[in-house]
Amino acid sequence: MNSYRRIAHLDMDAFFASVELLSYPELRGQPVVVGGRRVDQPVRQANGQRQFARLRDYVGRGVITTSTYEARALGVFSGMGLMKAGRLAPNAILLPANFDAYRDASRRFKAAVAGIAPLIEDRGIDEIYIDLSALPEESLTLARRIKAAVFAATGLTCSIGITPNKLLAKIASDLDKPDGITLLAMADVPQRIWPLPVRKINGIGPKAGERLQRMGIQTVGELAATPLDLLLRRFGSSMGQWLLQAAQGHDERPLVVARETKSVSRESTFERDLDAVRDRAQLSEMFTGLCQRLADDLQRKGLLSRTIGIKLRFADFQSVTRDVTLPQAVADAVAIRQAAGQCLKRIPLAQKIRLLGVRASGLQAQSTCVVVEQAVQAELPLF
DNA sequence: TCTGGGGTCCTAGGACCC
DNA sequence: TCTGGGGTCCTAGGACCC
Repeated sequence: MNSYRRIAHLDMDAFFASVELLSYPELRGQPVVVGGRRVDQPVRQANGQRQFARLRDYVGRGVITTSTYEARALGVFSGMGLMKAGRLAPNAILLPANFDAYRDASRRFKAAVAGIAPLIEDRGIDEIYIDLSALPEESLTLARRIKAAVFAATGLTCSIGITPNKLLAKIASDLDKPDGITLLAMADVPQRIWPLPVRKINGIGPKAGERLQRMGIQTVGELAATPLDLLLRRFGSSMGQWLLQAAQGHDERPLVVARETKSVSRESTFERDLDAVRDRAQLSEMFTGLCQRLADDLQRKGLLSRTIGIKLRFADFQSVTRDVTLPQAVADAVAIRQAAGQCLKRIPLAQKIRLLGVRASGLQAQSTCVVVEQAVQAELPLF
């Protein structure tokens, strides 16, 4: 059907860390990680040189958000606890995250790509899919043009994969990182994709990877050669079928060029685990603060929420959620705090608490709702 | 030495209605 | 007293992704 599709996946190289290197060029070539909540900004000394925090000095519960390729070579990767990373790479530079700068660079690279190919699916701050099917140029020419435009707009490099679908494009963009271009056709799947570990498939995470491993399936090729009925038995109808399709490189998902927000949330992990009784005042204050920030987010986005939920993570890392659907959609902090308080009462608090979060879903635009409310108040006909 | 914060999607059971 | 399916909404948990 879609045999003529040409889909690119573009992934910025070590995005947050690379943005930081634009500000601190003297760190180029060194192991640098970005992360942590209360990491000091670099300080300029009397001799004009900047003093940077080192990974070994970090104390707390933060994790690595991004690391440079030099840091990755020392075994420290995204998601790793900073304390653990500090033992592996004590002398690596630690920089605090600077999300405003990342969002700005993100907007600029996406605008640069849109100037060449406007059909874009946003996949977060540092990656996108691009539909190139309608463009006349060859793939290699396009990839070079896009990379040059991204670099001109941001000073940053990226890696691009161009293939017949999103699944393969995502894998391909990772095959020649950083600053790479990988073009793949369906005919290349056995040679280029099948030797890879199954975890390279977007959608096979730690759990599915583990289960496949226990079945003796390590590579994509081994998965592709697995009988369908076996996968159906182990993973169920939907997942089983998808696993086999994915392993064979098949994927007909269209690009999603516009999406509406389904939920908005705020959460916070405490510096130390808090006791529901002894630390009650502190918990209550943080709870109210989260509700206030959530209300601000909703207002800023022009949204109302009908379902308010909370999340707790206990000291043993078990999480529980509770939510409540209200008769009326809300966006103000007091109403959110009240609904969230109702949810909290339904959770037994036997353990110390590590994390507290508040979530709004069942979203609707404020504008339409305001119109309806005004009509109701004025006793006007709605239609 | 434990493991952030913001999301999406899927599953599954129960309530409730037709 | 016993018997349906189908559809939608609500809630809780879990996997996964960036």
